[in-house]
Amino acid sequence: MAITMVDVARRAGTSTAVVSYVFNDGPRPVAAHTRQRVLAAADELGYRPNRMAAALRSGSSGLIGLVLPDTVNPYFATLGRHLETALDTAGKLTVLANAGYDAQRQAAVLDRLLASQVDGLIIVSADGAADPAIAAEQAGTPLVAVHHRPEGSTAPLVAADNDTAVTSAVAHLHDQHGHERVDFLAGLADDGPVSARLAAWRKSATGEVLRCAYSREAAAELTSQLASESRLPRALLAATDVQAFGVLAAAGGLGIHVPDDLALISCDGSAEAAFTVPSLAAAQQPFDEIARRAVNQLLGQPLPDAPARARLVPRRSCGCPQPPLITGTG
Amino acid sequence: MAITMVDVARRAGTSTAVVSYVFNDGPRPVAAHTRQRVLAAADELGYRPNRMAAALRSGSSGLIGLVLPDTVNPYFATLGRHLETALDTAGKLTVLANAGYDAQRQAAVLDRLLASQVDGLIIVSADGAADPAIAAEQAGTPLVAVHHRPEGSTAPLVAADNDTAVTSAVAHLHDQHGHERVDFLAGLADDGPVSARLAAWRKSATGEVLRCAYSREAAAELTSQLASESRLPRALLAATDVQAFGVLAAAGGLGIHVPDDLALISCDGSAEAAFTVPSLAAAQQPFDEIARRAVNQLLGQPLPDAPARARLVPRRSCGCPQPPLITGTG
DNA sequence: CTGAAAGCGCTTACAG
DNA sequence: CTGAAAGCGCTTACAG
Repeated sequence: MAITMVDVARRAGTSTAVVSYVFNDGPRPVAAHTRQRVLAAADELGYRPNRMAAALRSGSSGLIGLVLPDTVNPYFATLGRHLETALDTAGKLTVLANAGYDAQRQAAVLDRLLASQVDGLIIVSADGAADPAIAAEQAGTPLVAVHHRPEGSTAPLVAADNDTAVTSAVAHLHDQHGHERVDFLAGLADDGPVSARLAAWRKSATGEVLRCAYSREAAAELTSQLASESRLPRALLAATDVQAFGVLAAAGGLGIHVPDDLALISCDGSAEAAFTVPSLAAAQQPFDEIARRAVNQLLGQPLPDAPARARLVPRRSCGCPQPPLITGTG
Repeated sequence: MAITMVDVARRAGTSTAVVSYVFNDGPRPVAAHTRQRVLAAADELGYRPNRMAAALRSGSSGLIGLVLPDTVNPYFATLGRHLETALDTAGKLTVLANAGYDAQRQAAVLDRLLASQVDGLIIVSADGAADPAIAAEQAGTPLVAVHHRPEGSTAPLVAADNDTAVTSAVAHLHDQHGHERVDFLAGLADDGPVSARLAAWRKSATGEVLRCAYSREAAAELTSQLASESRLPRALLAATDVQAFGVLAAAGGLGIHVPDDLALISCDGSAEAAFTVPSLAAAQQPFDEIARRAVNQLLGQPLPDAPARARLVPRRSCGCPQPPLITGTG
């Protein structure tokens, strides 16, 4: 029913091979006038090549699977957005699936993605999930892990810059604002990226480890509780933006003054950090570079020499003056 | 190179037709013991059906294209997340593309999606873009617009509940907090959903129309400017969450007290509204229901009787007491 | 520079 | 209940 190559070939008075050569710019040359005829015929007929038929024959679908825990989380949303842009630039379409931090869902989703013949897989893996590299390898599909890979996974990992993020934040709180002690707000368990952040913090700071789930709710609740026990830190490094947002929300509601009572920096740095009240200082991850590296790695293209570094963006929450709001944060 | 049906059929001592019947549960019945043999063979071989080969033959790829302006925007992120979930439930995979509010990009992306044989298209169209329904119809692919369709488009639209959102917010500010006058923060131009919100506001409130782009930056800048001219509204209804976030950020920086100096409600209601400082009252859109309706509409399934309504969630910014932070907002 | 034909991995009438 | 075979729309050796 749809217009196919055969229709175009017939109308152009040529073969389907030539039509293919024209639409793919190769692999054989086509005479200029033949090309014109083909293009004209295709245009008149409203021909649209069927990428999936091509995929069946050529082995490349142009589809990349992107598995994220939850795209509503601003960190993953930002990462996902940059990844999608990088894939688009590479001529790939992004098949997005939310795995919801759930090992089973993640496995199911990987299966469906593989069945759909994706050319590659980019995944921020849930913790405790089966190694996604295994399913991918069995299917012969390249895979790269971003931000996090499960314990023991052999997947190539494009990590966030956890070290610089933590080190620069601790140094800033110490050097600029005189905090001798900087506590660290980690997750309930030590998964990959946060344990890297925690390790970096242990090396560079003195203080206590606080723990709560990676959500605004959990961090708000923890903050309220600490406040009620008068055990609030004077300076706190939050492992993630959502936790920092929760701390700020609770502080705002309780009349805790940030930064005077509690100085705060996050290790993610999504764009929203610039617009909290007070604005949230953050070691901003190089999302753009992470995305580009992941895509290059996946497609077997050369990586830029050195990974980009996280960049500390001081704002009101650490004790610095409020920067102008119109600067944005990309 | 990959394991195919032929391999499975051979090992099970049967035909590829039967293997297909087994994996698709039809359309012909298969004897129980034959099914066992096929399943065993497939398992031993590590067979994974090729969905795209099936698509070529059957005409259904299992892929749905989702075109959004920008998934970093919390409103579209939330919408996208619910849409992806609804599609997943329907057994469809989501091919996500950010069109970046750009007509050209949107057209290009639609083209690539159509070439990839998506079974359907869900789009929050950029304004001023070519009617996406035209390309879709030409390709014989069903399309539904969500939240917004360009002027003159014939695409079926699943809209947000703009009326209730505005009406309930205005009524709340008036009845509960005594505001006779409620200004409205619209976009720079009157596009679909916001013009619907604006129209509802005109019918239910008295006040001034303020305008700025749909971004935190723009709203923060506008707020600063109004403050410097002492022209700040006493009560404001923001068309979108991002604008409301910008207003709150500017107010926080300038020491403008929300809600005492300026009461604020937004018409979107993404989850982050619960965690701003002060928390943002919002007419919360029924994201879940919008997503379900869009997917049902797309797949030709019956729609629930009546669309769900937006629900006003009072919080600190309108003048109500701060609700507990641990309730969440789904 | 161009064409005839095989084949990618499935599904689906059709015949038995 | 099962099998042989055509065909979905492409790409790609191969031959000319």
